[in-house]
Amino acid sequence: MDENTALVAFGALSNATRLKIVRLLVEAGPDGLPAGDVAKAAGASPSRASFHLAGLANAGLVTADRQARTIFYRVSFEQLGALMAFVLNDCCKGHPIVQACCGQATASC
Amino acid sequence: MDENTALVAFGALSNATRLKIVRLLVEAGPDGLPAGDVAKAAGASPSRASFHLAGLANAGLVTADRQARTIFYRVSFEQLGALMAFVLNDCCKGHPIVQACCGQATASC
DNA sequence: ACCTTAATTCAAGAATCGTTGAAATAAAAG
DNA sequence: CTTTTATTTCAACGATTCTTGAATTAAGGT
Repeated sequence: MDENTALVAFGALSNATRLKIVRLLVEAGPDGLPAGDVAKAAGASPSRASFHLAGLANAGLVTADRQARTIFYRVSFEQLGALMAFVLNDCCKGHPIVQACCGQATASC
Repeated sequence: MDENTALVAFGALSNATRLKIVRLLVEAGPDGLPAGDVAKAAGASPSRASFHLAGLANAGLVTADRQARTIFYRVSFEQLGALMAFVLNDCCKGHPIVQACCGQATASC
């Protein structure tokens, strides 16, 4: 992941509505969720949800595909993983403290 | 790490100058760098560097301590690690693809 | 064709963020 | 106590982002 992509991704994750959407899509699993369901579950108007989904898609953190009239959004674990790798390896030079936090959930983080 | 802290941290990392500062401080090692050196190395005016350092400090991503007239800034690997853990465990529920990206630098991320 | 549902786009205004340069604080030295 | 150095704070302005509601595109059913 290049730096500019990381900057856009960080920006995308820095908003409460968008972070909530990411979590919803993580919960939703591999089939994803229709935009309308995302809006409802996030407590946002359709246009607001669409705006934020577009931001996440622009950052590569979610993908969209249309099935008939409904557009399904899915989270991109690959891109989230790439962002993690960017922080760990590019930013932190693989620093052991940061590395340790990514091990088991039992780590002291 | 709670959600709000994570939001602030993501916002802090979403700016090119601030990300550059984080990298400088990672390079600088445990002694950190004086604010003036950060400004010079980042190619920013003192007030601009101070503004961005304050943003990073507010997010807990850097710490400051004064030694005589100069203020040394250090990166907080703990907070960066906590942010990684937040993404991995809170947001992604420990999803294996994300987990894999945090392993060795040889991972396919 | 017409209607309905799903979602996006647009425009306007509000809110937040970033930059600049000048002024203020902090600490030490002469 | 004045000066110098290090850094922050402040105010103004420009730029970006967010929200809202109305209009628009997209797709399918009647």
